[in-house]
Amino acid sequence: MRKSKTETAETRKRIIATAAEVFLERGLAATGIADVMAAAGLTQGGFYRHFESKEQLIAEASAAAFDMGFEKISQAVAGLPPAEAIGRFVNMYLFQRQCPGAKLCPLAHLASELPHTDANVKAVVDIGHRRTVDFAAGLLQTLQLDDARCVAEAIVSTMLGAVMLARLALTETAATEILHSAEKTVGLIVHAAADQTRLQAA
Amino acid sequence: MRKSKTETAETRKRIIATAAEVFLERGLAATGIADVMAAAGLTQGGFYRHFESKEQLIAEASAAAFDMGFEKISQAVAGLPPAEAIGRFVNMYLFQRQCPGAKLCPLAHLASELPHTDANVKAVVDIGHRRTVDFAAGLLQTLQLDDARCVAEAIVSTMLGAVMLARLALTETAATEILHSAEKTVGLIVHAAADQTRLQAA
DNA sequence: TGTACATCAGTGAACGCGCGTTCACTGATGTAC
DNA sequence: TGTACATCAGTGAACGCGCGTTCACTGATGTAC
Repeated sequence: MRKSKTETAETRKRIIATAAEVFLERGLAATGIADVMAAAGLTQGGFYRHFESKEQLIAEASAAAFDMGFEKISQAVAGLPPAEAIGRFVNMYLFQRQCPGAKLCPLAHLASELPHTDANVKAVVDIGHRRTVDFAAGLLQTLQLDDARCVAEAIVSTMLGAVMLARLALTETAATEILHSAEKTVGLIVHAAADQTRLQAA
Repeated sequence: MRKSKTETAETRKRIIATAAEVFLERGLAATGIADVMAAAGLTQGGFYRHFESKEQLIAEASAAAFDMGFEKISQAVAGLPPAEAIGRFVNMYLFQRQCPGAKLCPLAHLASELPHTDANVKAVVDIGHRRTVDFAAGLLQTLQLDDARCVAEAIVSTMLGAVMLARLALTETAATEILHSAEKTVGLIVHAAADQTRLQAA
């Protein structure tokens, strides 16, 4: 049953994409190799033709999840004026659960499991986090903001915390309230930071 | 080797306190019953004299961790004027890693493992989260803030996200930067919200 | 208060299950001649 | 281009380990009389 090179490459990609979904949905420890392979329409035995270990798959799946998230956000934000772009970005990130298709950010779904993974996974996640902060900081800088990086970091923290708390909320109402509070407050932060910049310029 | 009732009660408390530490440190899935019992100076066999299951211990340990955290914060904040109290609260929460003794908040350490626990654990965590938001909202209300609850929710999200991201940061420098950005921005939020309240009153 | 018996906290070993990983095997693909 | 052989993707079963849970046992505590 040997497959052609292109088929093999496609299978590998499919496993990674499937893993990204399943890991974000059910968590790292709770998801077995067999689960991922079954979800990809394969049996567990074939896994080690493509990956050396579960940890390696986690690293690659995380990287892929970040990539897909950034692509979605970039597309949604493309062409928008900076102020609106920030709003759209924040809104998308916060309400990623309700978006059709997949989760946007591995950090928001796996954060407290990641300290127990190996160095490769941590490196991938660190890069993803930096990219997210950079993205936000880039948008803020076009608004002529001082402290763009500091504000961007705080906004990412807020969004991450809110998404995690919303996921834990017992009712949909409570979840939505948390997300709306975060969205509103991020708006407040951006305006306040802009005011402060203007103040210091004067 | 039967123990007296008081000894038994003390042992139970000791297991819970130990579990709170170990679970927050190493995570839920990665910590075994045997680990907790050994850390408490016991063998695993005795565990089921005190608890029905690992999940029950997780629930009780989480509740205990919240209680200890609130006690610490309450003590640290007692007698302070509200503005300073908020600052102290935020600072303590953000820099809980560096504090002597224990972690403050189960949410910040276990968040992404909690969706996979049973209903009891989720209920405990939900109560802990509410208490945290209530605490912040209470302080903000003494500042005469409109929207105290909304702002409080966002502040808690920000702190939670920042603590989790700091834990994942690869260097101590990066971790500290994330925490400082969060602290600074929470200050900004409080001031901005206060300004807005004044504005609307005028 | 003293005695006899039931209770039960804690021990150490074992059970059973799940999961990461390995392995023998199959048969289609790739390659060397 | 055709043929013979090596390669290797995927299968299904098995291995081995760790962990939650159970259990027989011990001996000190609690209790009934």
